Amino acid sequence: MAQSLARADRRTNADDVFDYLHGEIVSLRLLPGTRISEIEVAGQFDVSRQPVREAFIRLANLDLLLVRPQKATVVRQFSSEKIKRARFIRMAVECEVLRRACRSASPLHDERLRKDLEEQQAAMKARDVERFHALDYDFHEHLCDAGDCALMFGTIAENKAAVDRICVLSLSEPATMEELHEDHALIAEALGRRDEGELIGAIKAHLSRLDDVIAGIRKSHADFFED
Amino acid sequence: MAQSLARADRRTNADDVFDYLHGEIVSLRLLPGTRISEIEVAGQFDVSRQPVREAFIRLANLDLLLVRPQKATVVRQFSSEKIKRARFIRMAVECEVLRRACRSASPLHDERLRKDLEEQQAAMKARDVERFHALDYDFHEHLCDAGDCALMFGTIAENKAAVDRICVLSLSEPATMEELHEDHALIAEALGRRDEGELIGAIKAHLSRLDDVIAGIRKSHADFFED
DNA sequence: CGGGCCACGCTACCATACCAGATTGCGCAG
DNA sequence: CTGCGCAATCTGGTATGGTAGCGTGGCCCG
Repeated sequence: MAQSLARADRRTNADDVFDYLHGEIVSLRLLPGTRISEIEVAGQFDVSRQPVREAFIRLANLDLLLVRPQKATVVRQFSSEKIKRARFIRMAVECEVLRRACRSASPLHDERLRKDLEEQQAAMKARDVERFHALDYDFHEHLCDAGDCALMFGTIAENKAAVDRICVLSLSEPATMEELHEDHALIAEALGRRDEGELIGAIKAHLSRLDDVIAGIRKSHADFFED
Repeated sequence: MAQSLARADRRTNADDVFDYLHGEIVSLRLLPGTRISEIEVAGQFDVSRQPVREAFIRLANLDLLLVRPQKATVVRQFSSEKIKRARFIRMAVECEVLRRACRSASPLHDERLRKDLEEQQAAMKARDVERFHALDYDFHEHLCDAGDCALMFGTIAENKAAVDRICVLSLSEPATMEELHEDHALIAEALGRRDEGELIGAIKAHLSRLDDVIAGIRKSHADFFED
């Protein structure tokens, strides 16, 4: 699930169509349930149906499109199960990473996290949500570094992103930057003391913040869900 | 990553080609590095190149094929990183499932696991490897049930399968049924006592059995790996 | 005899045309 | 007015032909 964008070698028309549609869908500019036709998209890009078709196939494999032969192709709805699975994996993996971090982290890692917190505070004061969001990912990446599990950050980011994108639908502000920063501070602090119990509690609390948000979206946008 | 085989609606030629190639690749009848051409496969199935192309795209999305525009398509090699990630996810998820099982399991679940162990013993005595293999999956599924995490079994099975398939390359017998059965017994026993510490130790030991096997394959079949 | 260049053949990519199933809406009959 | 049925039209699936990039082998030149 890696070579989605920017395939190693050459860049094809199909890649362009794929990237465009992928962006539209994950950003929710194309909403679940929207009908979408090969011919239509082919017209927009001034290419034949074939590359479009290829892009559709790839998107279908990512569960972003649902193509029904002889009927139509629609933007796929959310799946509560899929969301639950993504959150479970993220939680389980990050917990294990942190358990390891308690044993493998060095003062350099602690220092790195401390700097991250400062930067987060700066973005917070500047009300720069975009920046804070990026720093959020950085922080969790550095947690992986501390746990000597750099290669697991991809997994964490993937599942985090899948959940984050749904939360933009939330009516209420998901969680304030202040709350998230506070969570992060607790995590860094517990890790600094190498206190595994506290650390696991802190990360689970952090990841549980979205419980209510997601439940709310599930209700307020029931028509976007397939189950 | 679900609708691979048996897509909901209609069955197309592309589906046939996909299923066939998928089977050949995961069973290692088609070895990593093997060159494979649209025209060639199209000839075998007596269909045009287009459906074959579709199947290729889908297999490429599963990282089973590597299609290089204007060059050639080859069966993709293994990735040590991917294997590590799969094993980490499996370990992290199953540990979390078992931690929950310590709190949520009922005597019925314990009973179910006890029966599983008996069946495993039967298959063991009959030297029925095939059967034992299936029972292995059942056992882990019932662990998920005990942890009230039925929906996570798919994730565990997926990652377990990805690793198992590579292990058939092992020169030495991966692990005897006796060893695995013993592991399972320890897990069920620790769970029966709701002893979280012992339980986690048991499952980690169980999952670590493949460490040496995989390291061996990495060396003996270095040409099958891309990194 | 050896090295570089070129052309041929291979690949996957793309466009066009046609096919079959499914839907929809119009018209006709009751 | 209503309900049934057929046909036009839309969908994605398939076939085929042509194109462009890349590898390779042969040929020519040094």
